[in-house]
Amino acid sequence: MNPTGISNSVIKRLPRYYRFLGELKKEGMTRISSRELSERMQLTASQIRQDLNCFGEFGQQGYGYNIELLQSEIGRILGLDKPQNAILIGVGNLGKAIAHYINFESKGFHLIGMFDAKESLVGQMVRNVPIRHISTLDEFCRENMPRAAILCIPKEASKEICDQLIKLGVKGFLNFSHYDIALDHPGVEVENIHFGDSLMTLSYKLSN
Amino acid sequence: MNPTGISNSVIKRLPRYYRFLGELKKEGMTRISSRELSERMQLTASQIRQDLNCFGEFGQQGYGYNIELLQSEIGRILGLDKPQNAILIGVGNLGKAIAHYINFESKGFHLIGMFDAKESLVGQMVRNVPIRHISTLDEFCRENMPRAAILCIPKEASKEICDQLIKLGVKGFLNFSHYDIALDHPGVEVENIHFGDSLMTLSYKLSN
DNA sequence: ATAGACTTGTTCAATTTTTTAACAATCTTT
DNA sequence: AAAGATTGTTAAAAAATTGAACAAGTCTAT
Repeated sequence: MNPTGISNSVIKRLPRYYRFLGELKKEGMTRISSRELSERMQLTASQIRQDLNCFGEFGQQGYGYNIELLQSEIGRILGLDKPQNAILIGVGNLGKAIAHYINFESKGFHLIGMFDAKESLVGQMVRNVPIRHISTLDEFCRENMPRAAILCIPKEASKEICDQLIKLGVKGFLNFSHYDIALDHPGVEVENIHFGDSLMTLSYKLSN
Repeated sequence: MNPTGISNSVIKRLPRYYRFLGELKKEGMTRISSRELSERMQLTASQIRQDLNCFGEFGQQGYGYNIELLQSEIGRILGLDKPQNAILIGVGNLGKAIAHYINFESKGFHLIGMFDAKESLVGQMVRNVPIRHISTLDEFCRENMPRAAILCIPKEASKEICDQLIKLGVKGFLNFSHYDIALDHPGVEVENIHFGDSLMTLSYKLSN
């Protein structure tokens, strides 16, 4: 259980619901029952109803759920309707790919800046967002108050940048670096994406 | 609990132990107690001892653990000592970055091929691995029998490729696509990395 | 060689989390 | 108005996780 009183497993399922509902909408469907959704998602209908019940009542007896309505409600719960400013630190191979590949807007964020220590990158644009020098980070943050940061930098640089950003008011991190962001900063949220860990886990599963 | 009888949460912690031990080794330390390790990793000493106990006895009373030994044991448990052949599908922005960025060798895999549908990419090398045309996938797999595949392709293409690869004997997927690989193939393991889901989860946490 | 300090492996109990089943209430459809 | 469908909700069951405890063994220092 986390601060909001909703268990983490429920929260982690929300994006998946959101995705599936989006697909159903694309298929032209307008309504769905928890039973049918459960079959498509490989869950139990009970779990779906209980998950949704954490946030309110979105369905109707005898009818099921209106797909469009339910999706937009989940989007609202996830905060997608109120995009938050985010910056990306480290525009190497990975950072650049992330910036190109991810549609931040549809996931609750608005990318307003990118930073790197490499002079040669400064000034380049990725998706209409300019790359700035890392030395201008402080100033930029004080002016623009980004709420989240995507960290695509090596472990060695992470601790310092991280502390700096927290001091500047950043409240959320999408962390691709292998640095374990200390969790002892109250109110700071972290989502880790560790490719290496995932690969090793896969290696384990394939070896046993 | 999964097939091996070890809970998934234990397994997911193993890579992190492995990483921390690597760092301690770098720092020149040779031994550590569960208590000290627990402080560094923000866990309880009890949990560490219990986690390790799933796999054997690696420490000594009154002494603690030999760092180098423990790390190599965990590496062995993860299967890192027996690298498995892997291929990467989809060499766009993301796929290329992954190929550049990740050191597969140190994570239990050996990247032996990359595939894309775009003719203009074919023949290019990334880290000494050539990009091949997707039409040659069947032949290549029958000859080289890759055990794992890294999927960096759009959702639309995923289902077909995925089915094809499973038929060709691929047993593990590192899935970056938004397609939910059906879990009804016995013996096939999947690690999902969904940037979008992580971002939405972060959005939720920042909004509540 | 011995005592005291330390630390593991292991067990057990407690807690928390997750999942499943069930059903009254209520809506839809005909 | 009746039959069928499906939700929201509760309660119970199952599973996973955590933490405390301690005997047994090892180390260190004298």
